[in-house]
Amino acid sequence: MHIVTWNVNSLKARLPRVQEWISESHPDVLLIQETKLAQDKFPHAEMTELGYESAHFGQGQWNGVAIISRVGLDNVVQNFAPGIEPDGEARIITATCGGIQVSSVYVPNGRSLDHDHYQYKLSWLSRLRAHLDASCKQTDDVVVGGDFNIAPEDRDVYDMKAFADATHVSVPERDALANVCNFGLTDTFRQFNDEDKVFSWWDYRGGAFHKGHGMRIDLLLATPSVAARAKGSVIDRNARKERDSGKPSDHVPVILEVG
DNA sequence: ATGGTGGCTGGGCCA
Repeated sequence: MHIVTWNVNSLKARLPRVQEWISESHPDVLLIQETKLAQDKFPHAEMTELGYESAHFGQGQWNGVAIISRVGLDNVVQNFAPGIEPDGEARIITATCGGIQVSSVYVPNGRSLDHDHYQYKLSWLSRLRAHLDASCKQTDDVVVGGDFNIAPEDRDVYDMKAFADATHVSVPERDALANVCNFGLTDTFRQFNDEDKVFSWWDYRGGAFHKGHGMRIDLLLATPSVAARAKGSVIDRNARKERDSGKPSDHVPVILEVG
């Protein structure tokens, strides 16, 4: 089973490329972030045509997360689990697909260390941990995938000097991510890949992709039972290249194969 | 190089 996370940066603008990628790669479960679609604007019919069920948590033209699956899609929960302070934005959706509880998450960017949005980011990650505590056990089959807007280690950014006093690498947010992982989740990409400077996002500006100026901020975290079944994890950097089917997202799909 | 590009829009804001 292939579980994939992909921040598509507007499913409206990206639909032809997403359809093409699905047709070529046939993921079993695709966790989508930044649909930028209102709740009722998700292209369910187009996903059905490709052989997928779909669930969307949308919010006007910003944020928006979705799950599409060809191995079942049940127990859909929008926002954090009941009992957790609900988020005001559409940034997390959870479902059961192929026996695994999967969440598609779009962690707030943070903007800058002194911005209110940074405190929102830390609070959001604290509630993500509470969501896990409330909705599953460490011994369950669970995958949390998405755009975390955090590079877990220094080797996950192109140049630490470029990130002095910046978000995505700061100690408090890395600690907040570690607190989520302390539920019992591991960064599955690192089970299989030890090399430095492998990225899942590159800025649109300044030719960042061609300069290799990126970050690895899109993660697939899994509980031990899923991690034990994992066969590999790859990042499809080809999806960042120009194609006839439209402009690329600034993020690329991250893929986890589970046996 | 305090710029640059892309997506929301319909003038800037956000990433």
